[in-house]
Amino acid sequence: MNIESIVKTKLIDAIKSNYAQDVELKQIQLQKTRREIEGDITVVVFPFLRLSRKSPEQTANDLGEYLQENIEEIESFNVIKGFLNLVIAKSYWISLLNNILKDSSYGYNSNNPDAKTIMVEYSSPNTNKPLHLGHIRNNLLGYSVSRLLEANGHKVLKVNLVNDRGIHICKSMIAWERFGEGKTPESTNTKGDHFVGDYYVRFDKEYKKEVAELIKGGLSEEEAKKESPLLKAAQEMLRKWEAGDEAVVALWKKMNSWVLAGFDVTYKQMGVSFDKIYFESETYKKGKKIVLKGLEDGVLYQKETGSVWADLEGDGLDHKLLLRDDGTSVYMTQDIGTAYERFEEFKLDKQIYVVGNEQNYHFQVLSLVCKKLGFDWAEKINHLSYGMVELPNGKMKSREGTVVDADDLMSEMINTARETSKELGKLDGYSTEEAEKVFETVALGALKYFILKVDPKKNMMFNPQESIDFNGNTGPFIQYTYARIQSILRKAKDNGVDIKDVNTEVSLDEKESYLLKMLSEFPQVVSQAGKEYSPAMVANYIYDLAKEFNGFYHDFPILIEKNEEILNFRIQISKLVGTVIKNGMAIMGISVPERM
RNA sequence: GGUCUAGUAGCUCAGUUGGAUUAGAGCAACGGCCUUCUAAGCCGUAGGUCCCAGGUUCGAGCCCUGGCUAGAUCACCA
Repeated sequence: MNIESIVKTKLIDAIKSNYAQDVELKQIQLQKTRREIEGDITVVVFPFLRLSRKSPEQTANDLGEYLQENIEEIESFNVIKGFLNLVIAKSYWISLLNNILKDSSYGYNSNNPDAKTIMVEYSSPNTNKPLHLGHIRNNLLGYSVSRLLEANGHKVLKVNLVNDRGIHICKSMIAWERFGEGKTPESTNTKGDHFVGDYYVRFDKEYKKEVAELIKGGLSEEEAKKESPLLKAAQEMLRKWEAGDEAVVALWKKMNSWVLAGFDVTYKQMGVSFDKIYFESETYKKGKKIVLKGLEDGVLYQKETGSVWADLEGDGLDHKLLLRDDGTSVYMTQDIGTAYERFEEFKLDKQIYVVGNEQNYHFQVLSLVCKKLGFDWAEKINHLSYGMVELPNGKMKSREGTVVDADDLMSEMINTARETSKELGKLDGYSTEEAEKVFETVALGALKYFILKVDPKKNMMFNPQESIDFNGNTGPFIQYTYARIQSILRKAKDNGVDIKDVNTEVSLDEKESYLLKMLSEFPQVVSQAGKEYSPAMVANYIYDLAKEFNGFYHDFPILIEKNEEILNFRIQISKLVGTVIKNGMAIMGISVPERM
């Protein structure tokens, strides 16, 4: 039992003993004592005044005396403005340190009694163009939340639902057929997703030309957009694809394989992965049976023209189409079908969709319709809704050329990291290969941290003009702190320092015990972040820890310390900071270098 | 128009289920610190009507109501 729980239970006793009143565990508020005040844990006594019928000061004193008498670890207490500050014995913190030092996966809850099986769907790209910054946020979040849930002891299935069918890919196909001259990614030495994306852009260009011509010929803009022969060709191609036309399917397979090969490279660079990949071409018809069953059961209704709908007015929403007049499925129908299959196949306790907040409505409806259809898993569907990445001049628009390409961004970051590192010249002695590995680690650390430190729910701003920082509240700052620590540990080893358990009587400076307290909070941070699906909480904690460590590092000699007990303590606490940084960064999918 | 989300320093962001009349970081600006363990670091100065107005209570950046501003969404598209 940790010290907070002990204080809470004893506090209940204290109130009973002093005032003959009962309080529930939930009513007790503990908080960290503010740094400039002596103490470790603070009890907020205001809620108890009704029970004590005494002044805040008197109440705090009563409770403080009881707690000090009944809890061994409490050394003393003080009362300021009605806040009861408890001072925990240093030896408590040090033995805590000794315990967690033995645990290399400190912070991770490996035997969670509430472990669940959770599927996280993320990435879900369209196969007509390369990934951009918006996808980066999605991928990093999805991967990181998966790691976070694993850190909380859950079994996680990471899946990707690739949208490989539809009018968009047909547009690229038509453009390639017409203007491609038989070129391939190999023949042009282009990454497959970029190659296909170029034809998607080409389609749009030619399409606009056609529309302009048609308008000149006397059509309205609206008519022209519908009458464009190129668009009609794409629509015809989609029909052929759905009919299984061999030539079309072959072309479709070829172009998709180019794109997917390109995505694999990007995913690998980003460091994300999946346990299973679904393709919409295989799932897009799913859900129809379920919907028809729902119609039979009377929870859905059919219009005269044949289409099937869900009436959600009772939930304050509109009517939602589930099957078209011709009986084909829509997006929603497919999602119902795949969700059903996933819950059946994997016995999921939870399904999380990492999808932008522009689809909030969709997921609200999905959950409601599933509930209407009588599925008990309807409420196990979670939409991890994240905000848009905005540029200074607004949203990214691929047609206006304002997208920040994922591959470009990553390679630019690596270049910057390389330049910076060479300027600082700290990798002397590393082979080119080793050094390149570090540049990549740092570059991706900067990018990932930049994205993940922001609360997922919020929109975030990215300014391509000001490249992502490597100083201050950044990934490299944290990585640097880690590298410093590793340097100390290497030297300690070289010096033959004998590292052992810390003597519980060793005297600590304020900064040292503050660091210790911070370290003890790590598991709670991971747990809280897991509940809220927020890697940002981990990011902010790790940053604060690194910042605090750097202050300590600056003020206190470690290896030069003469007193062996203190030397030992400082090495040990440094080591633990390193472990926590490493474990915390791993949750964000960020690796840490031994040197930088 | 309906629904949802956000608004904290010049800029980018923190601020755990309401808690200490000193609301925090980083960047940018200015000033210090490398003959001592990695200066991608540390310390300091300056910078705020927490969008506005009410309300709830011992106590509000956080909760409620109304307004302002910005964004998203409301297809037989995906």
